[in-house]
Amino acid sequence: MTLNLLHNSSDTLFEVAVPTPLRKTFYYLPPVGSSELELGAGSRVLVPFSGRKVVAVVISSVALSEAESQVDFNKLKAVESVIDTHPILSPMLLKLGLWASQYYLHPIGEVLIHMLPALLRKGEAAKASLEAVWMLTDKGRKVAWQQFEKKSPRQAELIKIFQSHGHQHSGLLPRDVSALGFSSAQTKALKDKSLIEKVDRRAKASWPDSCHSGPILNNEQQAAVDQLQIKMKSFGCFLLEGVTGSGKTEVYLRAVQQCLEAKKQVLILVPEIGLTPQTLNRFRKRFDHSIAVLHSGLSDKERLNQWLAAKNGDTAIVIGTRSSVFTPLKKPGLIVVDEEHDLSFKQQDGFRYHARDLAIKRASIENIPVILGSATPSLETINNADAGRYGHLLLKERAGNAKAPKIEILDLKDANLSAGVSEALTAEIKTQLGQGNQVLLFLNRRGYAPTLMCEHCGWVSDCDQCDARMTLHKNPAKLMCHHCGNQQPIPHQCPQCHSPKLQALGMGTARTEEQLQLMFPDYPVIRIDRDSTQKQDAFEKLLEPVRLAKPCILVGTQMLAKGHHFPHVTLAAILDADAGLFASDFRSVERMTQLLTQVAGRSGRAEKPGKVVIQTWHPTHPVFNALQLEGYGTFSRQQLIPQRQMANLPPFQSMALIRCDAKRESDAESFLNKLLPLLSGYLQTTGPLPAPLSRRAGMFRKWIIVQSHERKHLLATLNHVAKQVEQSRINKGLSWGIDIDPQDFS
DNA sequence: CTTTGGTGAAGC
DNA sequence: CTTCACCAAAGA
Repeated sequence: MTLNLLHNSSDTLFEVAVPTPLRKTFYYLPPVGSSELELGAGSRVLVPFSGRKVVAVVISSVALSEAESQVDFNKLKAVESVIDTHPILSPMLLKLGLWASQYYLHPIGEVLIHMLPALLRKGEAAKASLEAVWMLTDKGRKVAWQQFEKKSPRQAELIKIFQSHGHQHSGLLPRDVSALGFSSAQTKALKDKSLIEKVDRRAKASWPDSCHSGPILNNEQQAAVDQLQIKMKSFGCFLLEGVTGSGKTEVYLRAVQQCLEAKKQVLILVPEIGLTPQTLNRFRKRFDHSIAVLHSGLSDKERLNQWLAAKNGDTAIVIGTRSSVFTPLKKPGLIVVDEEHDLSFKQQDGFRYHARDLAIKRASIENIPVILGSATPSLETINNADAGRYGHLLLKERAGNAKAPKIEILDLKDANLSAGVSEALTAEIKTQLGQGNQVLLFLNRRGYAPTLMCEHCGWVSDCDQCDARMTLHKNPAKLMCHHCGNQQPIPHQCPQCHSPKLQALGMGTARTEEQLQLMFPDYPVIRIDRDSTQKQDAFEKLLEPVRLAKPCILVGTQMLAKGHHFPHVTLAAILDADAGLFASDFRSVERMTQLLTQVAGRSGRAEKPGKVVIQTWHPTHPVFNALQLEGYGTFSRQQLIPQRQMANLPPFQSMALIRCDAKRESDAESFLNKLLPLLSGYLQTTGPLPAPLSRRAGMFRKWIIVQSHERKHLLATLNHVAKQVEQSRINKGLSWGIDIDPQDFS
């Protein structure tokens, strides 16, 4: 027995996950002076580690004798202090974390710390802090703001905002009030008049017994709800496959309602840009329950409060993006993954988990149902549903009287383009606008033009950090690389031959907007992309005329294709459908079909019939024909899935990438080559290959594709590889990682 | 004889 | 990844 143990009479050790890239756990003695303390799994502790103190999570307690083979007792240190007296991660979430760590081959400590909100990672106490909001009092709700207009116009203004803004639900944070340009004195004046009061937002937890009733369901919706109803008490995975406009949300709402009536919480996962005020309002209107919305705009403190509220069961509904899958729930009852095919559910760096798959795993651990909803499900999910592994709820009809839009393929050859729009399409736009309708044009390329070129010598605006062109932007006027963020002023003459004849090559959304405005001066042209919607609320402001049903032209990137309903759009056009057609990614056809279907779904929602025009240089490509005749569901089942099977690709094989980035191309290559011998056996390997964008932000990017019929072989081998790399240290000076079930090959 | 920087090993 | 120990080269 060693010195350490003489000082510490306990016969228990704690197995602890420390946030470090090492793929192992560490053992610690109980904190000094509290040897008998029962330290629960899932609690945070502060431990000395590699010369500093870090926040770590207890995984289990083990008898000293059991750990004998694992640790050198001379090196054992004691837990510095205990942060949580009650586990911060429930046994279920801990189980999920352990599973994810093994499945995604990501270090356990980093996985567990990733599951916590930022403040808890830093060791902050798991206590909700007071979060005061200003709310109207009864008096304030009834008072007429006009009566203050003369004497104190600013106060009148503020009252007006309160009255139009929050109803009874959300108050205004002091931060919001000052952001709107009001002083604290003005706020105080209203308070002194007892028109507003400070309320602790946390105190608003509400669980009414009933929900507001919804519309009458059509037969398909009713059938879906009925099918779910009998399965709500235990684990089950359901695919809700419903064409755009078929009323998926209403089915979610019914399932949510059922869950809430059983006094259980609901977790709803949405894509990054899918969390629209529209969707949110539907939930708020239907349920008076407290809803936590976890979006990127929250401060660390707000996020922690929401997290704790969900954990304490004070929040009935949690809506959030990818990372919300880890939100603790006191009484979980249902998980919904909306737009389950969306790429944003897969984390693209570090801990590369897929939130949809973790949601399914979590549901099975918690023994609750999970609903995956989409108009265009991923092939993986379709395959699982068709194989009977998931329940399948199908909505084939559009709700109301809306009819499926007619799809027209337009050959770009000899089409006489202006603003990237063919003559035929221009005529169609004119007709629709003339009839008072709205038009949506989809172009998946933001900026003004994708390239700047010298007419004289052929110089093009290459990015010096990436294997890509720099995009021309006009507002602000810059050359920007969309891959690494590199920015440069626009040259007035060619940097190579000094000719002043520089030409913008190709069309981006900004240029299309500019030229369309010239072609249709009488109608507003509204551009929706990452650049035009950067500011808070910009999106809703831009869309205001669209909601008012005025004839207008919408130009935008995929932001337009997702989540938003445009009931007055009668024509949706894809200006350049070819971009995704011949990409190297084996999922590119699936992706493009999904995108085209989603864009098409924006058109013809209400009573007006919709029309879809697809401009392409390859009108004979089978994708288009299939879309016209069959639609996404049939096309993917009859063509895409069989193709995957024949080509031995996911979902028929498990796939992983071993990635490596390095300053020198040869370093990345030789690192990966060293791994190849470890990958023999049941696996099939391809590479090392350069990634499609082989140089990005100054780094050369290479990978090996690894495939196997048996997932367990893939995981076992890659686990071995990871261990070897860790021990051998051949990874020094370069960054590498394993991506299980890779989604995006770029 | 100290300072600095680079390298390698370990982390409980 | 972070820290630490160690050693060699550079500086005073």
